[in-house]
Amino acid sequence: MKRIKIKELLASPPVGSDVLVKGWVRTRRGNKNIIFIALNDGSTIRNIQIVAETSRFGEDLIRDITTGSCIAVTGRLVESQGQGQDVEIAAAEIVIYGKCDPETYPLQKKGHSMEFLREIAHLRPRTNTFSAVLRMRHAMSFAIHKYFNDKGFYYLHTPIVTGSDAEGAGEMFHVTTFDLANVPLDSNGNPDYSLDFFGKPANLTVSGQLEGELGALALGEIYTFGPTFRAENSNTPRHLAEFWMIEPEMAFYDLNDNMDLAEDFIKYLIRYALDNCSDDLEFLNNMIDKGLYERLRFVVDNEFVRMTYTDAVRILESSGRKWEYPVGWGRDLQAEHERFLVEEHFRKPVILTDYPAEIKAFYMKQNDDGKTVRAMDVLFPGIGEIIGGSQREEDYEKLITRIREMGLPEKDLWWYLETRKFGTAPHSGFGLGLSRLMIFMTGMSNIRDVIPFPRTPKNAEF
RNA sequence: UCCUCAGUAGCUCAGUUGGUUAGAGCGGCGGACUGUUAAUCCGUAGGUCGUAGGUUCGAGCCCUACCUGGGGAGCCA
Repeated sequence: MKRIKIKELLASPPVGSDVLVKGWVRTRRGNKNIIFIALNDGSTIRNIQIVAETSRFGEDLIRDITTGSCIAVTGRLVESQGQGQDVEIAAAEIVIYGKCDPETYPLQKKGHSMEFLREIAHLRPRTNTFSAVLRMRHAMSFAIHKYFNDKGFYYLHTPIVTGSDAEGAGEMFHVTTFDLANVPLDSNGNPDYSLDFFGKPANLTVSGQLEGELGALALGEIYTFGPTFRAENSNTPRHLAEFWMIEPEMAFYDLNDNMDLAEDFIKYLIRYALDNCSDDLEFLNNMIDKGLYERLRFVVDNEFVRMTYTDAVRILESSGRKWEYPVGWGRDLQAEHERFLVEEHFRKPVILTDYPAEIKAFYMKQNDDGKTVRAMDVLFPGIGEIIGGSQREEDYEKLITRIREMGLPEKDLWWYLETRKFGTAPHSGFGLGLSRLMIFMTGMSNIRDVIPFPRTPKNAEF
């Protein structure tokens, strides 16, 4: 008999027919005559109830059906006599694939703390919460590809190993084949990178944006979607050393087009989750965050506020609030300022634009005022900046002047600069952190709990 | 990295002013129950009190350092 997945089984239950299901035992209840098994195969958060009369099966077999064990069950799908489920399987045959010692298996029927589950990341996908989160993470990844594909964007694979540290987006991880206990030195006593694998210093990427721009200036509209790495010593519930990022980059988009895309994109993803992840969302709404549904709908139903940095500073200055960090034009906004705007003043997502050039990256398009650049930050309740982007500076002279002002290594960026020399075009793009999106989509409070195997300072287990 | 809180049974926690033999719930194990729903009921085992020093007649409790984790901040996505 062919195995049927529990998701499929419950979607249109073939009551009266014999079925074969395989999965992991969540709980077992019962007495000496009859036992009830809640079986889960990961295809859905919902379990199928298996009913087994002990007289039909050996005592040894029944004893080995414990929480966490893996079994295959053949039996008739029948309407349930009990409350709580519509159908159940009257077991005719049970095969135990994998026993699970109840004395040492760390997952129990009762709930566990997120901190404890993080220590057993190899087993936590077997919990309701993590299976729901991981299914949703998949759904979001798929929806991201679907959204861009449907819009005619091309998925560009930007490199993970990079020879440039041009963007300065953070500390980088070095990539080398040197024996670190015996690094070849040059005549000045510095590492002789000409002898290293790439013949020059190499790092893990902190962003695919610069290469993404190269793609956009040929293919029109592209997006990247891959892992990035930051060696920052950041210990917060919103930072990872390895995380996934989506970076669309579009030729002929100005900042308004960019904002329109960002807002439409994020609303599409939320709508996709509401339409396709209802079981998992319902579980998360009930067990993790009672306000989850409401918040998702709220974002879908409301236009994002759009305003300039300068106006935002004015609002903050006249708010009458006492700030821990001072507010003033030219200073970067702190978490407390962003939270005030999003969570108290406007009470909806906010896109701030036109930041002072001094606090933004070199590649952002310079405004005519000589002070600000065409940047945009999308601020969300609870997580702060979920998207950061800008229109890019397409003018060669302005760009190279800025690079020199900031003391960046101009010769490492020759390829980036050449796109401004040869058929330059106005273009824009932004970056969205997948895990930050997942925090918002699931109601989870720590970024380490929305990725299967988090990498953080002092932690690369699993 | 800074600030702050915490670390006691497999898990979640209590533990009085420093004082005899460190407790509970859940989970596990044994038993009872003919349909359970985080089943219920009875019984039972389970501890180097994060690590290393120190103070004291005496430390789970006080002091110091370190480790690990949570929250907040910085950096950022």
